[in-house]
Amino acid sequence: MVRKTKEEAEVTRRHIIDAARQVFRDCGVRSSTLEKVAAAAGVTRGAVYWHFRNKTELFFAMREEATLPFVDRVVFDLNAADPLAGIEVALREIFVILEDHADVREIFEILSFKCEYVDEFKPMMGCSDGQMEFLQKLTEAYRQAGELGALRPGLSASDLAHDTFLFIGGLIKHWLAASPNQRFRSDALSLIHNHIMLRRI
Amino acid sequence: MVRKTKEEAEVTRRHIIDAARQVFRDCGVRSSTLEKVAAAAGVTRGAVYWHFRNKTELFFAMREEATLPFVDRVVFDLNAADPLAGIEVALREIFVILEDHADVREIFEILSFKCEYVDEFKPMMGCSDGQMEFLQKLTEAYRQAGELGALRPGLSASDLAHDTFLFIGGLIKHWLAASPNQRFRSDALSLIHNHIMLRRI
DNA sequence: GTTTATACATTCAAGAATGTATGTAAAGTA
DNA sequence: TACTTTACATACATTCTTGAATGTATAAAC
Repeated sequence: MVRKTKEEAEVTRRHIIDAARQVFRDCGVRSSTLEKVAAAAGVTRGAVYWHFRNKTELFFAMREEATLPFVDRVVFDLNAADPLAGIEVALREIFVILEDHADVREIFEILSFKCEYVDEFKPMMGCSDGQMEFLQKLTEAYRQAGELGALRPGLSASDLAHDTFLFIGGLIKHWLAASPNQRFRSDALSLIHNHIMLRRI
Repeated sequence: MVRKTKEEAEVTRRHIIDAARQVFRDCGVRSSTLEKVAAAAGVTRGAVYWHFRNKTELFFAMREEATLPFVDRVVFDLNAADPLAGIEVALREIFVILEDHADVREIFEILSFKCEYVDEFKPMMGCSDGQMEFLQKLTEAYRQAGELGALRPGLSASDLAHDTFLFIGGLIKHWLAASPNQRFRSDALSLIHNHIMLRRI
């Protein structure tokens, strides 16, 4: 066969990852075979085994790409005139990203519904570092809002952040499960708005 | 072999379901083999195939048992003096049940983390009838609370119910993922309390 | 320009896992 | 009591799936 250049090999690698995402979503991670992935990528299993040691390594390579857009785009503007609006914007941004990036959305769908968290995947059941960081930033944002007197009194920043964290987790799950223009999918932004409204003075 | 009576056969059937629950939780549904289930139940695959047509049917038989305790025990007292307290009690009850009934907890764990929602399992991704019913009862309870003037103004009963529904969904997930005496597991009741407090006048 | 490492494709061996078919002994039943 | 059905166990054939081994043509390195 025609041996590829480094650049072409990198393209092949990405094709395999993209194919894996599609196959994982259609078949579930465990039920996906490297044969199916290879076929979807237009290569043979040999190519897959060349780029990845096994399915697990391929899975984690695929997962890598899901977290990237969020760290840049889901940010809390601590200096905003209306800090709660800043939080609302950040929360909305999550779903804008999911709407925009089909690949990220598919990875989230796989992680939520197409993966059995056993053996080497078991540690991923709990909160990821990224999630904990999100919770922490959320807490800080609420603290700031509280200092600016924007919060209705009674609850601590940590309490509010945890409540929002769980709300968002639930919303992401139902948003992913719903088809487009179905209940939770189309109502996400107003649900977020209501959620924040509860916190206003 | 010694042929069993009808009653003994029913016991065998339950053993198989219990074994399936254990194996599903340890291995994931797709990775579980009927051989493992049979071994865990102390029978052969022949017995499993006698009682269930295949793994899917066994899975649904197992799942049947998860919903039962909730319909009886998670109830909203619409006539309570403090209707929000009534809602809080109902929400707490969910986690009391999960704490009490290891089998129910394990089934939830399987449904949340050990199952790939593809093919015949795909329809289960969305909200179950039970969940929709819960959301509906929750809405009704908030409406009642609103009519009694117990709610802080600004949001409709439906808005509040959806917010609570997503919160509870997120909490269940994190509660299940956490080991006992870990963050979300031990804080569940106070998280619920805070959540309800946000709604008070 | 020769050598070597790369980027795959192809082939092979071995082990699951499944569904079915068959065997069997006792429980029901007429 | 003779027959039938039940409740399994056992055996078998078939179908994936995997990992590794091997082949190979070419890009890259020297």
